[in-house]
Amino acid sequence: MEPAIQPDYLSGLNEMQKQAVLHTDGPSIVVAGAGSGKTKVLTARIAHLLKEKKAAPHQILALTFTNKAAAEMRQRITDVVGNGAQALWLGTFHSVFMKLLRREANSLGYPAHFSIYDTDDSKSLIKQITKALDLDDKLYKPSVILGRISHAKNRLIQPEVYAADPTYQKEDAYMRMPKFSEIFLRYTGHCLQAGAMDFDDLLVQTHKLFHDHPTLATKYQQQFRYLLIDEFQDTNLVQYRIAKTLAAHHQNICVVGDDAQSIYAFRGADIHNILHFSHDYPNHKMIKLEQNYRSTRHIVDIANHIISHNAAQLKKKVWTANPVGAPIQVLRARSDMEESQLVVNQLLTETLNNQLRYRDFVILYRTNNQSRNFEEALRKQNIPYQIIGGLSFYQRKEVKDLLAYLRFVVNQNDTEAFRRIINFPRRGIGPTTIDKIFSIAAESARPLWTVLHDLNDFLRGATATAVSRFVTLIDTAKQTNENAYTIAAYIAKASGLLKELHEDKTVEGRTRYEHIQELLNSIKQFVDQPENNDPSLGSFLQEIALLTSADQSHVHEDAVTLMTIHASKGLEFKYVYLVGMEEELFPSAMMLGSQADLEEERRLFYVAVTRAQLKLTLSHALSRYRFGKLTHVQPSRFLKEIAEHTTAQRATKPAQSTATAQSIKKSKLGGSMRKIGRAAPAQSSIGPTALQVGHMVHHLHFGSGKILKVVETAGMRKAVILFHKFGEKTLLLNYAKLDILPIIEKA
DNA sequence: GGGGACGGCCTTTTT
DNA sequence: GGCCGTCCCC
Repeated sequence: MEPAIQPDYLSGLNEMQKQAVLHTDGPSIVVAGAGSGKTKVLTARIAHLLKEKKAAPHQILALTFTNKAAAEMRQRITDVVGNGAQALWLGTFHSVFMKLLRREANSLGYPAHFSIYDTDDSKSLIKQITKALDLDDKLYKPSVILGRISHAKNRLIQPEVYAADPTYQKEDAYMRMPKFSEIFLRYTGHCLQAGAMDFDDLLVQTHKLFHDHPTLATKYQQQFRYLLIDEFQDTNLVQYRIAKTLAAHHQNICVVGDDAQSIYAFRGADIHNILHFSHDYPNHKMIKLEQNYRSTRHIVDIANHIISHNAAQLKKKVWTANPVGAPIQVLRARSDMEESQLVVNQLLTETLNNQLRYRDFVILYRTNNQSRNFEEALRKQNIPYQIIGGLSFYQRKEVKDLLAYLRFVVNQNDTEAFRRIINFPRRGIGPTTIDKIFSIAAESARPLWTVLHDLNDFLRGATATAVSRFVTLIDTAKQTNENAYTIAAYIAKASGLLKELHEDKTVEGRTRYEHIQELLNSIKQFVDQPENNDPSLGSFLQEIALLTSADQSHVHEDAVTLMTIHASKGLEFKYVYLVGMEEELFPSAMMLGSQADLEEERRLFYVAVTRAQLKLTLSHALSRYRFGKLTHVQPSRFLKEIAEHTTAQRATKPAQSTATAQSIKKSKLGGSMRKIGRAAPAQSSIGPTALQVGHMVHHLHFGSGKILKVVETAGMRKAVILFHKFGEKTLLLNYAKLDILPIIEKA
């Protein structure tokens, strides 16, 4: 064709980005600073592989950490290459390997439609085990046990190996959990028997599959010609090993990550994987993406300063050609309640003055429970908002109840599903009976379902009838062989679940009833999808097992977003409010113990700050309700770290404070580079009278422009400004945040 | 076996 | 301040 013309997906890439896209063969590592166009590079790379016919879609494996990131990538690739993108192996680690395991489950002794245990199921199972072992659950807390199991699994330590290792035994004795390895063994055995995998199993079993069945490993090694891994700094050992195995044949593995944004050590992510990679692939090419396209210079600078406090980091210098932008602002409130009001009031003012949409704003916090005050404040002002995180639709009790029925219809070995539904809605089967059923199954080594069919051997009277009805209900559903929707609708009705909720006339009851209807609708939608060639119940359950609340469709077109910092990774917003900047909250009290933990918190701070495109506002309160008690709290050490830096850079001038009626203190931080213009009052960047016709100015949202006219009406000064990118706008000088640019305009 | 009252406990972040 | 588990009585 015409070699001189670049394909579309390459235009608009800088030199380094282009290199990352075009270096397709052999191992490579892309160190991508925040906002450096990482997703753009990944999608361009895949588009390039497809366009150049280096691989068919099903020969490319691309792994991300969230469904959202995967969906966005798939969409962008589709935009370039069309429907071919559908056949890509692209998704989260968990979902991709679930799909693979489903195909190969039989080799591992699992049914193809294995159940997936979520955290609640796992904890409930652990509780059963500690009870059976007659252990005190004050000492053996299910959540702690699960955490340890998960940690061991992610480091590929088998329970048998764990049990035989004196080092681990000592550790457990020290933690006053000498029986931990016994629990671990039983837990794993139980999952296998129940035909269930927990989240970690989706990775661990994949690893085991390739390890135990070299022919299968070879099959996939040959299939996947190109491997891409996003957010590589967040991979744990199992994930790395799987990736390494899959890349063994073709060696075309490209990992993209940023050590400064590693925030998942608590769930086993190992920043050393970056080092392992360099070691395992000595001939790799390293490409650094250091230009930030997302944020103002103030924001990029402050981010760099934050990370410079960490000892452990890869050298890289993130910079930007963007304008300086607004200073970083700090709001101080007397109480947590006041903090939320301050933030929401300022947010509202900013939407109005800068002609912004609500969706341009995000409120970020360290812990989910902080959302509460902000929700109230937003509701009071009638501002639409959406909360990401917290409880997802599929985690609601009533939804999980119906899903448990469906799980049990698919897999009668799923004991956790069974426990959940055997007496809900109440049908007169109490703990005594349930214990009896389980102990008979254990003694006679028969599957649960067989025992339940022989119930007349050990049950009499009303209880026997009740259990028998339950068995018939499941059998009927099982034998219909219908699609997911038909079975679900039958179960919802025949189990009495719908009736139970329908009779509850409280507001909550109505909502729960609606949720069940909503679930049924979504199953119907799933079944009716034209491209769906497996509308079975098992297929539906696996489809939804890995969805999180972040994957829900947005209710509002235009709403303020609230979420944890963790959930915000990979996203960007024009205005970011980072709230609760207090000691023991952020950094979290749990993370003050070690240098490594504290550095992870600081990286979290870095992630939060780098979400902002135009303006970053931090806030903290002096008192906060904790455990229902009012407590005094100290400003976060992170605030001090950046404050010191800014004063050092900004000569002698102390942080300026303006007491207002609400006793707000706003101090300006940031401003590391020589500022264009000069230090300005907190509210608007520059006094309105200083502006004159002919001045070049910079506006946060509209960019640079020239003042054409200054008019005064009703005591308000307005300016007509011709912006380079947005054309003519009339702005109120009292509010508009304008910086005067030097006359010789240069960005 | 079911339902209501009380007390302890908590709080990190998530696929 | 709220959830969950336990205890106690019907």
